[in-house]
Amino acid sequence: MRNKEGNKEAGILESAIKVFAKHGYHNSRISQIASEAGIASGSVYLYYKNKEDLLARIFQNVWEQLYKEISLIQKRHDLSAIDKIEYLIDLIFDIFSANPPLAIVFVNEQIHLKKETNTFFHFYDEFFSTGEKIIEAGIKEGSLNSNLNVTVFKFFLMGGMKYLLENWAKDSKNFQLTTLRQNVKLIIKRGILK
Amino acid sequence: MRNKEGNKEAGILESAIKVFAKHGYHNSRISQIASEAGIASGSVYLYYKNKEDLLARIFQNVWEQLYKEISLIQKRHDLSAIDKIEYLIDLIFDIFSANPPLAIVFVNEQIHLKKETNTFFHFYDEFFSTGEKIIEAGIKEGSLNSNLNVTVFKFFLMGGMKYLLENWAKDSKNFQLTTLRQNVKLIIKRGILK
DNA sequence: ATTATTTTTGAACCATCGTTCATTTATGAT
DNA sequence: ATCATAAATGAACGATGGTTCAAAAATAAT
Repeated sequence: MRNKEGNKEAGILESAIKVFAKHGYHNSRISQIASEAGIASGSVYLYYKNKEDLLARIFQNVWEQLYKEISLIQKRHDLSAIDKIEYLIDLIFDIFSANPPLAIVFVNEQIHLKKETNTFFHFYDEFFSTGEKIIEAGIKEGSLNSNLNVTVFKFFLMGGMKYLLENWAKDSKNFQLTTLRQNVKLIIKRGILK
Repeated sequence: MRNKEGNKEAGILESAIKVFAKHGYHNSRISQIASEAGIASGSVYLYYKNKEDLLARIFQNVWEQLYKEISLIQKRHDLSAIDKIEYLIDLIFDIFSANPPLAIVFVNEQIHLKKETNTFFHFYDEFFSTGEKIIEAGIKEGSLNSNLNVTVFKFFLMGGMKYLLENWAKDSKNFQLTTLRQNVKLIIKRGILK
C-alpha cells in the first residue's frame, strides 16, 4: 500500500493502528506493518525505536488529545456539570467513530504499556482527574446525586463506553452511533427504571 | 510452590490464572506457570494440550458458571426484572471478588481466544442472550424504560463492571466492593442526576 | 557527470520460548 | 523383592519474529 509522500512517520503509525486492530499487538508482525505502509521492514526502525514504541506513540497521541479537549470542556463556565459530561461522551464517540481501528486498539492494547516507562500516562492521569473534578463540581453545585462515589462512576462510565466502542467498531451494524450516544446519556442521567 | 496432592490439573490452572493475571497471557511463560505449580514445565502438557488450552479452560469454567447462574436467576418468577439485574450484578461481583487474579484475566485476556475454535463461546452467547431476555421482559412488564436499547444497555453494564473489577483487582484500596455494588445499582436504576 | 550524503532496503542474526520425548522416578501388582 | 505400568522430568529441538547493518538506491552538492 502506498503512502502520501513526505509523511512516512505518520503513515507507519496509521498502518500500525490498522494491523494492531486486526490482529492484536502481540500477533502483529513488524513486517505486516511495513508492507501495509509500503516500505521495507527495516525502515520502521528509522522512525520508531521498536515495536513497543509504535504502540506507545499511538496512546501518546490519543491521551494528549483527550486531555486537551477535556481541559477545554472543564473551563467552560456556561455549561453545567451534566452538560460537560454529555460533551465528554460526545467527544469520545467523535474521536473514535472517525477511526474504528483506533477504537479497537485504544480499548484493547493499553495494557501492554507500563506506567513507569511511558510519559503519556501523565495525560491519562490528568484526564481522569479532570473528569473527577467535573463530577465533584456537579455534586457541590447540587445538580448531581451526592450519594454517588466519584471514582466508581468515573470507571463505570469509561468502561461502559469502551466496551460499547469495541463492539461498535467490530460490527457497526449492531447499532448506530447516535443510538449509542443517546442511550449512554439516558442511562447515566435517569437510569433504566420507568 | 506446592500443590495439594491429587489435584494437579486444577493446581496448574490456578497457577496459570495467577501468572496470566500478573504478566498477561503473552508475557507469561509456561516455565513460570510450572514452577508456580511446583512441577516441571513438561508436565503441564500432561494435563493441557498447549498454552492456549490453559487460557481456554479458564474461560470455559467462568462462562459455564455464569451461564448456569444467570439461567437460575431468569427462571425465578418471584423476582422483578430489576431484582434480577441486581442479582446479576451481585453474582458477577461475588464470583470475581473471591478471586482477584481471575478477575484480571477475565477482563483482559478473552481477546486471545477465537470463537471458531472454542466451545465456551456457546455459554458466552447464551449468557448475553439470557441477559437480554431479562431486560426485554422488564420493558414488556412496564418496569423498565421502553426507550432503552437493550443491546446498548447490556454492553454498557458489562463493560462498566469489567472496568471496575479490573481496577478493583489491581488496587482494592481504591474502593470497597460494597461501595462498588451499591453505586453500580444506583447509577443504572436512577442515574446520577439529583 | 561526478562525488558526497542521506535514505532505504531486506537478508541474516540471534534471543526467545513453546513443545517434544528419551530417560528417570514413583506407584502398584504379584 | 521383582516386575510392569504410569507419571514426571528437563535438556534439547525448532520455529518464530524483532532487530541489525552492510550494501544499494535515491538525492543533493559541486
